[in-house]
Amino acid sequence: MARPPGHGPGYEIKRQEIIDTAAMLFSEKGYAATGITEIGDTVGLAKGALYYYIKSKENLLVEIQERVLDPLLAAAGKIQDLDASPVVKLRLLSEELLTVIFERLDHIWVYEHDYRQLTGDNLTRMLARRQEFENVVRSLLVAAMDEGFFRKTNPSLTVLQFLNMHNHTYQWVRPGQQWDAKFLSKTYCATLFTGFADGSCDLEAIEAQVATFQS
Amino acid sequence: MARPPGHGPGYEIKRQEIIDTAAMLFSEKGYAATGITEIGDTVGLAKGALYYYIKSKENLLVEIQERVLDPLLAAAGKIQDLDASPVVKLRLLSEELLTVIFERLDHIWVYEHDYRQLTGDNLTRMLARRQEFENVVRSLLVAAMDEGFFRKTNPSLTVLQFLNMHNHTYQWVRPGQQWDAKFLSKTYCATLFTGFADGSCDLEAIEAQVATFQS
DNA sequence: GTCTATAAAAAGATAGAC
DNA sequence: GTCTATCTTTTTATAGAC
Repeated sequence: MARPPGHGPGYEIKRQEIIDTAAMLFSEKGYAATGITEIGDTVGLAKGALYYYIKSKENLLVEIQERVLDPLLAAAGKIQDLDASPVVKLRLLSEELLTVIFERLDHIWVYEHDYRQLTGDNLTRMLARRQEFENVVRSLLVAAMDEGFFRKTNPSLTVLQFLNMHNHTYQWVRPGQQWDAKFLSKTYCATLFTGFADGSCDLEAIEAQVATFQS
Repeated sequence: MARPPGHGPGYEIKRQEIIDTAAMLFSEKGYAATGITEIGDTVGLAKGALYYYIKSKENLLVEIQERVLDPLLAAAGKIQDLDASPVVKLRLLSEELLTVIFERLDHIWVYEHDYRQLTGDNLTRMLARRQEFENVVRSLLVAAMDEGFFRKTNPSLTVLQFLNMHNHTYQWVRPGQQWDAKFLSKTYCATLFTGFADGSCDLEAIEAQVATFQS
């Protein structure tokens, strides 16, 4: 992030453009199958010039992961601090997650497929941040059980069902067609909340409260 | 499958062993990031000997995809022909899908991540077979709506929810620990069927019928 | 800031000795 | 049936001219 001293203001702009390009190519062909030369060609730079902007190929992968995790964890933190019921928070978190998936679909492909190619500290740090996000989901699901919205079931398995449903969306979704993040979130949560519910679940009341936080 | 004439009976056995090894390595490091030399080293053969058994690296990928799709489509065909309600069939198909995921976890990693690296006809054929499986799921979900088990909703989105829930399981499941395919299938279907249901959904009655087909 | 040239290693695949 | 040697291409990354 911090740009090395001695570079002009255009440096960081071009750097971000290179990461954009890398994310696009990695998502299409996979990280390992994409060459540095190909990134250079696409962005219009020879290899030598490219390395003026990037540290290494792996570093590009790190930055792509951060572009996914940064907004996700920021949103999770804000939602946790709201004065709302856990089901409303889950519905808001669901929509944020799907929004990130819609807005950075190519990044998500790389995020889901190539994170295991990170090495050493890069891998460790990234896995810890992923866990952080999962912990937020878990705490909200447990709160929903404690407050009687959901049946008491194994929290781990409930987290995984919630995440399965959302995190596989990147495989087939086409932003701009048919459905948007809000609609998918409403649909997923309707299915999940009813399935998790203890008796019945007033979906309309949840949506009404969600709207007050989004206006 | 058909072994070239002029080879002994050990030929096919070793060939299958090589595919096993490739699936393991591809699942750990990714298809593109795994070298032919590495496969040879792991299986105990030099490159020259390895190519005595395989046609090309891509061909290994094709065979791994087939090892997933063959049992999946065979099971789907059998289940479709059963004399049972669509929800029972869905529950049986769910368990078969999860069974394949449990039994061939390394294959599933490759199946989910690296299928896009297939080229030409290999890619076309494989995508068609995937579609075939999805069509079976869709027809069962539509039948469940028509017969009043589920609310009438967009069939495409219902298929995708069903598949999201199941197909993301490979990311975190550890066979032999905690849960097995049957338990996960019961849990997923309980959530999904209740969420999809038109009014209420007699989960116990479904499980009782499922048991009659599995004894 | 961008280029060409080059290094140094590794890739997939083949030929031919044994 | 397995090996070594080789071919050809490509890889990530650097050096140094402009």
